[in-house]
Amino acid sequence: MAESTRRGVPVATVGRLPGYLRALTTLAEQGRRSVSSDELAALAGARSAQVRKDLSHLGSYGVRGVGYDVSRLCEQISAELGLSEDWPVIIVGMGNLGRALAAYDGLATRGFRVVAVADRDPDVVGTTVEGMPVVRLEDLDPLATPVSVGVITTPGEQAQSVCDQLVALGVHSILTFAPGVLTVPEGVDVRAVDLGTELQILAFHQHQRLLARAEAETGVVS
Amino acid sequence: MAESTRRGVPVATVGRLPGYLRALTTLAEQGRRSVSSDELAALAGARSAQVRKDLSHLGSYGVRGVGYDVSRLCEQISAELGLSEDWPVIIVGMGNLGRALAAYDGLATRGFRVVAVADRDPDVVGTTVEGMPVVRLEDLDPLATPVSVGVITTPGEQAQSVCDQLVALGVHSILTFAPGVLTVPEGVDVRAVDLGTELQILAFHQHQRLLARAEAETGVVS
DNA sequence: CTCTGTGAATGTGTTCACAGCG
DNA sequence: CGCTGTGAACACATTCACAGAG
Repeated sequence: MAESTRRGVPVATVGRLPGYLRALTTLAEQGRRSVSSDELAALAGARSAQVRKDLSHLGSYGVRGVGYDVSRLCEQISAELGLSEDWPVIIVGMGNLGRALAAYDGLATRGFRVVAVADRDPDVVGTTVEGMPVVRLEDLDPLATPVSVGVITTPGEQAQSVCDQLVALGVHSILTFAPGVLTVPEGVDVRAVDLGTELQILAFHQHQRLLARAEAETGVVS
Repeated sequence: MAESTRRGVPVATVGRLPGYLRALTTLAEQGRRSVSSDELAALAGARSAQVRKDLSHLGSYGVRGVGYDVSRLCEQISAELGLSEDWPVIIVGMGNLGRALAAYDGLATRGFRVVAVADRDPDVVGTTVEGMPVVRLEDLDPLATPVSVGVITTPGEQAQSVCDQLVALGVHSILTFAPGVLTVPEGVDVRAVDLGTELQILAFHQHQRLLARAEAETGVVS
């Protein structure tokens, strides 16, 4: 971790930029011209000081006494996130989760385009999902269909081998929904989303609340 | 943020405990008795010093010169995460994503049980998913079917109203896959997983790599 | 007088490096 | 010896508070 991110945008800030961008897009659709850090903070679930500091990292110009120009800021953030080019995405694993993601319109509207879907089940290969033919990953021609982002929605056991194949295809960004750690060469970026992990974190907090309440009732705490 | 977590377990540590637990479960299945911080770190994608510090927060006893007792540590972590009790989960939104989660066996094996599935589409209500009847959220009787964790897989526009209904049902932990910020009363915990956000973060890093390479080639950097 | 931009202060998380137990 | 547990050092992130632009 602790990547330098070239022109010094902190990773924590990067993690919030998509949220700001979403809020700004909504505002733009409503025809709003400018927005204050306070308002943007409320929309994105952050504090105003944080918004200002985050935006200051991209050297963005707000106007003192007024706020930020909505469309200008949209462009700034999009540029910073690299959303001007649009990224070809492949989804591997055509179970319910893979199909859900293939159909998700939040992708197209945010600079991503699903260009291929793959599975290894012979009964599924050859059918179409969202108008795209399901192929075997082995059969994909990286020259005919270049991909730069891979999404893995297969069961956990297959994840590492799928990952290796994606890397061989030239994918440098991988999003996996399979539990477990993926090993990748230098220069390949992996993000993992795991339902189990998320729920366990929620369970922890709820568990703590229950313990705290029990303690309060038995009068253990001051 | 910056919750105190009662007996001082840092939030960052909590976020890694599920990963350790998964690794330990695998080890236990392989019949392994003990494990070193180095090995556990490798399996969970962390550094050994981090593992040791994290585990020290739960006051766990390792054995110097040997390592940690696998089954003992599993219990410690499970207890800390509150996985001894098992949490009743409701999934709202029976699209592909909701169905995928309802079918996901990673839940049952980790202390969660899906006790109800809901949707608002009259064509879907009354059908069964994974052996459970799909109900309307309004029709759910919280006394007959208590739920403590809610998972929202509806489109974004419905997310806030679903969220409000879940809170009214007594749910204190919510996991949402809808983009956007959910407003909840004090004491309710929300975690959001958004595909778009994750992909945008990946795009940022890949974009940076490309910029860095371009810079290197034009010889701008020292 | 409002709202940005930012140094300075504070808080949190990670890594180092080593004392000390088995 | 090997490996844990942990203070101390460092790195990173958030929040405060205010100077200064419009």
